[in-house]
Amino acid sequence: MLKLTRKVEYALIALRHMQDKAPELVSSTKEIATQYNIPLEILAKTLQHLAKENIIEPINGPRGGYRLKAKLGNINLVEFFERVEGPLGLSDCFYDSNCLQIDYCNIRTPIQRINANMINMFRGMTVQDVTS
Amino acid sequence: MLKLTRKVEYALIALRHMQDKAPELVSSTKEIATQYNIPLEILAKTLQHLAKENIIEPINGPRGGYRLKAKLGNINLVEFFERVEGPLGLSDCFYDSNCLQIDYCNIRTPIQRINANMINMFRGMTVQDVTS
DNA sequence: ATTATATACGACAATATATATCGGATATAA
DNA sequence: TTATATCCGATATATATTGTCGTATATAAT
Repeated sequence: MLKLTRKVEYALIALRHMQDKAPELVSSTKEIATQYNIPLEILAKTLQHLAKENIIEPINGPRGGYRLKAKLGNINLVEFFERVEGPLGLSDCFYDSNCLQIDYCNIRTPIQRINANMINMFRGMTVQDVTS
Repeated sequence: MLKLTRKVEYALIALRHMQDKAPELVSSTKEIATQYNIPLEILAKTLQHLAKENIIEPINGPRGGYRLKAKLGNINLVEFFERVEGPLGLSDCFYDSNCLQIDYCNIRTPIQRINANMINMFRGMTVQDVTS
């Protein structure tokens, strides 16, 4: 409950790794996977995803890899989580009404308040806060 | 990612249901399960768990059920989540070192900061805030 | 005492989600 | 031409969550 996914963690590890280098240098999937002991194929997909989101820029071919494209200080954590994992919410019922309790639920409104608090908290931090 | 479990949600629904009654009245598992469309056996276990945690008091036999035992305003949400679901944390590595990245991880400290923010936020709310 | 109705609880099954792997494609520097 | 990298759909595995079953125990009402 209330956990981040590996995908998000791998993404953050990779972004921090890139941020620690001079901006023009590239980091390959293999390099990052080896250094942090991350399964290569999973990391590969994660980085491809970040590239599609224009957060990193892919460089094809040998000596290729990725380098940062977006300003990490401009991406707050809600935006980041949603771009990596989709809609954010303590319960699915905030963006998907497919819940057996939804018609009778007596805690929907209060949970929504807590949810708003959580969202606000994450919105107050940027990816850069994690990668610095 | 970052979801509450059904167990927690069912527990909160049940607690709010009890709170809406006069304190001496009991609520049976069947009554709550029916009213909120919750699977009976799951709710039964959840309520047994809350009873073991001394949050509600069981009344055996026919016409039995449960009624509130603890003051819901005295239980903050971190305590509640942990009593229902166990240790809380954005990543397992804060209470379990069984992680392949742990020796190389470059985001452990920043994630811990975010985690602390989240914990503080939940600690600032009580169960009563959800059941009122 | 007997019966009906309630909680207690371990073991198990099903489902959903997260995590990881495989196979084969395309791009490009050397 | 070759080696090394990204790209990407399909599939497999593992884990966690959610739900079910069977049986025992407690007790109020008759």
